[in-house]
This record gives sequence, C-alpha cells and structure tokens, in this order.
Amino acid sequence: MNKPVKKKQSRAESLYLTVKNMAIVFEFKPGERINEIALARRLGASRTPLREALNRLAAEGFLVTKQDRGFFCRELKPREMFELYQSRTILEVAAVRLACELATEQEVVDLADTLDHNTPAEGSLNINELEKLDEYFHEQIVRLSRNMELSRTLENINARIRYFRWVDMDSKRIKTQKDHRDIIKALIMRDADLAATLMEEHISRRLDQITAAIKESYSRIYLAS
Amino acid sequence: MNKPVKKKQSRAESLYLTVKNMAIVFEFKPGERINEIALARRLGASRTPLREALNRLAAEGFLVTKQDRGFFCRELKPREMFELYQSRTILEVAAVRLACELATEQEVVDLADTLDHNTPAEGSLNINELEKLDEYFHEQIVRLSRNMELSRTLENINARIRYFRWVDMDSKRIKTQKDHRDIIKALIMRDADLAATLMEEHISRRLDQITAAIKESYSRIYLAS
DNA sequence: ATGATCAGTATTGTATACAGTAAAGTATTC
DNA sequence: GAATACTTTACTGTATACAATACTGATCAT
Repeated sequence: MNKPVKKKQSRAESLYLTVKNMAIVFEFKPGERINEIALARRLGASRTPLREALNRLAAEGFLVTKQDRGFFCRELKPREMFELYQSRTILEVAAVRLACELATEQEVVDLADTLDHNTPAEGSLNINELEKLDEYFHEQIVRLSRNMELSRTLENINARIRYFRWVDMDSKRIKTQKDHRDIIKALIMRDADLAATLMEEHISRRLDQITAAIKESYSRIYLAS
Repeated sequence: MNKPVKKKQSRAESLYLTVKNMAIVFEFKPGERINEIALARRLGASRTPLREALNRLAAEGFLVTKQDRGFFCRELKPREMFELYQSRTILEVAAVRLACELATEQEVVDLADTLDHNTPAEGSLNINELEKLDEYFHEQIVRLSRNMELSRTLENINARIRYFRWVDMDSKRIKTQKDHRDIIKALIMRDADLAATLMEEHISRRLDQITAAIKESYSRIYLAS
C-alpha cells in the first residue's frame, strides 16, 4: 500500500519525523512550552539539530515560536480546526475534480481494487486498518490530480487534523466505505460535479463533529501521561 | 495600506526575512547550492541561526535540501509554476466564494475605495504601485474569507510565484484593474458563482503566460549578477 | 498583606570548534 | 592515454560553550 521505496534516511530526518509524530499525537500538551534541553537529552540528540527540526515544524504549523521564549505546542482551538477542515475540503474537492479529468482508467480501477481487497471483514473492528485505508484513499485521489503542490499542502493539513479524524470512527465506518465507493464510481463516469459534491459531503459530514471531537480529544490528551 | 502595526522583530526573524527575500527574487540561481559559510559571513551572522532560517525556508518550499550536500535554491520548472498557479486559483476561487458569504458590506466598500483612491493615473506607469495594489486586493479577498489557514497557505504560494507575476504586467494593467472592480461588484451582489468565475478567469488568464514568463525570467536571473 | 525591586537560576539564542562526508584533484597502474 | 585507487580539500552535520534574556523567589517598603 505504501510505496516500498525506503530511502535511507539521515539522522536529522529521523529526528524530525520523531518530533513531528510527537506533535501529531499531542505528546506535547496544547500550549505547552517545549524544553529544548530536556527533549534533546531524551531523544539522545544535541540541541542544534533538534532546534532545526523544531523550526521546520513551526514553519509547517505544528508548533509556534515566541521570541526568547522558545517553541510551544500549537493550541487546538475549535476555530482553527474548523479552518483546517474547511481548507481540506476546498483542496480535496478541487483535487477530485482534477482527478476526474486526468486519471487514467487503470488508476481508478486499481484504487477501487485496493480498497475492496483491504476492507476489513464486517465483524472485525480494526480501527487502525480503516484509518490507513481512509488516508490511502484520500492520498491517492490527490495524487491523481497530478499536482504535487496540492499533495504537499494536503499532506500537511491532514497531519495536523489526524488526531481528531478518528474520533467516533467506529460508528462511521460503513458510511465511509460506501462514500469512497461512490466517489470512485463518479470518477469512472468522469462526472466531476458529482464527484465534487460527494467529496464535499463526505468531508463536511465529519466537520460537524469537530467541536465534539476536540472536547473528547482533550480528555485523551490530558489522560495520556 | 499595510498594517501599521510594526512588531519589534528579532534578529533571527529579520535574518529569515532577508534570506527569504533573496529566495523570492532569485538572488540564488535556480538549482544553485547555497554556501552556508559564505552566506553567513556576508549577512554578518553565524551559521547556526542562518541554518535555522534555511530550514524554515526549505519547509516552506523556497529551498530544497540534500543530505550532506546542504541547501539548494529551488528549480523553476514550468511544471512546478503551473502547479503553483493552479493551487492559487483553487484557493482564491474558494476564498472569494467564502467572502461573498461572510464579508460585511462595509468591508467590501472599503476595499473598493482603497483601490479607487490608489489607482495610479492613466499616464504614469508605476509598475511597483500596481503590483502592491494587486497584491493588496488579493490579500484582502482572502482575509474576508475568515480563514487564517487559507491566508497562510496563499501567502506562501504567492511569495513563490511573485517573481513571475509581473512579467508583462504593463500590457495587462487596465484589464487587471477592471477585473478587480468586477469581482468587487459580484461581491456586493453576493453572487458567489459569478465572483468565482471572474476570479478563476482573472488568475488563469495569467497562467497562460507562465511558460513565457519563466523563459523571460531566466534571462533576468542570469543577467542580474 | 501587597506590591515593587533585585539577585539567582533556568532556558533560549548565538558563536565556534570539531567530526564526518562528498566532490575534486592527484597519483598510479594497465 | 584512460581508468581506477588514493589523497586532499571544502563543506555540511553535530556538539558544546558562552551570551542574552526571561522566569523565580526572596527581600523590602508601603
């Protein structure tokens, strides 16, 4: 499912990925100040490369910096989450329109096949599998739009909302799967308007739950450690 | 026109802005390797804060890094510029739709007024003024969409295409001004579809010229030093 | 008690030194 | 003379030391 191309990644890169993941899963509490010395020691790295990673993450919106105060975990205000979801909707709707125009028959069929063959059985509740499958679906749609910049931006946005995306996934699983299939059908029919409408609804349906999701997530975050 | 709020900016921040501007105006040649030592000395800074700035810029897409080779200026492939313009179109069209919904009467009127009062006289060919005015118009539209994330993303994209945006501006100036006014009219009428169509055409018209613009820009870049 | 002032401490911001790597140059072999 | 192995060089990547700044807590005046 994921590309098997495994580029040998440098020390700095893996450090960046580690800290990024910590930010994604809110291992730092919202608004919390990040102690560079402590974190560097904990990760077995020096402050210099750590700070470079933190700077990158701040540029990507995972962290914020304050002059002479250092790096802080982003807050997770409902308003900001709403804006991220809105941005995501805009970009994915546009992406699916482009995909309608540019994807080859084969690519769409392959996508449909992958989803079919990897759908977990009705009984099993492997949420993690479903998450992966959903992310894969959305990533592929963007890829079919043939716009790397779009992919890059969406990847960033999705990473920043990943933590909330799966709240209450369980009750939505059947609907999600059906939505995906419908979008693929629209793609095959090259019906851009339909695909766009479906995608918009598919994403916005979850947008309605964001505020509740954030509330729920707060308890998760503060329970964790 | 620009907010008069002038936050006292730190040393690191101004270093970042300096290097960012160098990247925007292609003071580094496309594909060129950036010598950290030389650049640090030239800017009167140390390598450490310079590298932090370079890391941020790489995260924002102005530079690329290669393991153990350092930072390089982005290439400017026509394909990439096309994708940036396409992304910009997607986002600004969505923004103007939201603005139709959310902007107050007063805000739209103010925007119209600002444009009217700052339009250079027919005879004078102050390109720089026009550039500023055009950027201001587009920035304001996004602001009226009430989505900071959208603003952030668009600001980044626009910075990355800024260098090309004004090639052959001269011949387009009247059309540009008229386009802006038409979009504002649509905003006042709350006609989202019309505003979206106008915005799309307004931006795409220039997209057609990108390849030519890049060709032209190459000579500018390599002539410069 | 409350608030202000001022040391002491902790932490960030910057400079610099050193280690590791890739490109360039040089010698050596066929 | 071309190809390969070796050396040199230049630069990036990382660690660490130092400087500047913000926080903490105690002392003192009101």
